Amino acid sequence: MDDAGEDNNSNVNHFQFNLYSASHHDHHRRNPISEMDFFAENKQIDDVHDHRSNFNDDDDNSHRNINVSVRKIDVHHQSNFNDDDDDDDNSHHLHRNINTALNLLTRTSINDDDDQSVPDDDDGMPLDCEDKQTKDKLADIQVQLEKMNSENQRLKQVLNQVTSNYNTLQMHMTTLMQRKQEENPNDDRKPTKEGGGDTVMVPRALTDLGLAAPATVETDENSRSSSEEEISRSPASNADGRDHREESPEQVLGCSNKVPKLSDPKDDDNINQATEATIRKARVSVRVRSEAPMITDGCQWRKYGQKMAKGSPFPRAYYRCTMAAGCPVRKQVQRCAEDKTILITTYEGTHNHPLPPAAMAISSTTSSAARMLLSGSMPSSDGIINSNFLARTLLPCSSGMATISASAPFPTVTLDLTQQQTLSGQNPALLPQIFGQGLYNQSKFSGLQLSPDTVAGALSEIGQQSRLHHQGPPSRPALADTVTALTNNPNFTAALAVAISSILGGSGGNDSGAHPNTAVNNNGCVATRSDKDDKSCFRGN
DNA sequence: CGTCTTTGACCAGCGC
DNA sequence: GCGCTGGTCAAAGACG
Repeated sequence: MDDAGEDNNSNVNHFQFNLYSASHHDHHRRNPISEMDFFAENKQIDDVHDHRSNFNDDDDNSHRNINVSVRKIDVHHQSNFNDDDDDDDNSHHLHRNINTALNLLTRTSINDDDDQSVPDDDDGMPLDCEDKQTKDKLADIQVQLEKMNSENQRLKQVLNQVTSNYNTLQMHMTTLMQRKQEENPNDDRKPTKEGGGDTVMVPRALTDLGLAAPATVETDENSRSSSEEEISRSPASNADGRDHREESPEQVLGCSNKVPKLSDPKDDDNINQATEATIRKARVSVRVRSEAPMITDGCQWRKYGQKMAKGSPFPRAYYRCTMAAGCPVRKQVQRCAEDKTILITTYEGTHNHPLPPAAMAISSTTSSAARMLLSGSMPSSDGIINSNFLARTLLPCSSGMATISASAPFPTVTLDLTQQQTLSGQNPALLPQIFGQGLYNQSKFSGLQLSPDTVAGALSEIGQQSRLHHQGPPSRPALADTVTALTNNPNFTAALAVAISSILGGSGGNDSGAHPNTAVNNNGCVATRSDKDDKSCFRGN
């Protein structure tokens, strides 16, 4: 609750934080359906829960709803006190809130049952007098309830206003950056080799390839089969036994580390290849605080290399997805040079095989980040654009941020989860839970299920932003159409649903069909022989 | 024996 | 052309 005091200006944040903190406990993920358990994590609600149990052991929905409503009142009641009282002692307020909630609950439950609500006359007070007092209390509570409801509406309006202002400012900022870029088109911007330097067209073309998982799989499958044909067609060896380097698998896969050159910009095939290459080379980097050698993402990885990266005392490890033959997904794992407790994992490519739920959580998030990047958030200026909106969309309750960089050879989205982990105090190795909770919290906080409409709303905002970003010709297909197509695609929403359900179901990262040689360490890391990694992978210099 | 990690070597791109 | 760097390969060894 210490963090709640960081923003004393927003009572709304108290509500958000309660939901936020309540969701970061493992034993609640084990019972995803029980909303009561979810709320019970909150200290205030523990008392309510226990109190309720005394009246009725039934866990029926009616009582649950009662408790939920009481909780909401409780929260806003707190806000009300904060408004009226200069004293900033939140714990004191909370205590008062607990009492109020209990009274409400008790009264509600008892009234629902029978007339036994009137306590026995143990202290010798006249029954009429007691009745009168009870009625007075009830009236007071009702008045307070009305006040709280009005306060609730007011806070909602404030929240909407703040959100609207934020979005307006952000769009304004992007517009200004766009203008600045147009005024200095040669400033810090090398034209890319895809032709003309209009990198916007590449992500535009990307969106035309389809954003849903099956389409992506198909794309990768095609590329994989073609690449395998290329590899099989190549001679087995040459003089030095490394003939495949004549046409390296990376090049065949379109996974060359560098943006492919186009000898003839008019060549559609080359353009398509470049587009596909850009798709695959779009990277999502995740920063997580973890002592583990590798974060748990539900996939199986095989280490194929390790290098000392320039400027870092820690080696960079290269992993390849081994869940399916020919899966083009690779990742790099490296510790942050500035803070060795931060583990930087960079994903590249799209899986060409079904993913376990735990892996789906990350994959859907990272791929969404990459697609958002490539489909419209490509910065118009070189350097890094801070896209808090992206972070808010992907990880709504994350206090971290997403950065988008196009200065690197490949566009990269960086999701910084270190701050979120600090807030949640969660096991940092369990990245799927972090991702899932982001989605989970969004659905809770918004009071909506994570429906396609919800996603569409969020992504449409991205679409508006990206249009402001690029302000392309009118003939350019609107990104909103793409967003609509995306959100209408059942596969996309299904992926999100799977990601959420995997988290709520507590599947964790160990259900990925462990390979016989796969070791699962205490952190749930699915890295093969991760115990060895502990000694060797990050031994530094 | 199969699978994986380790690690030195190779290759390509880039800057000077 | 040379050196640097990032990325990858593959032989050798380790492990169960």
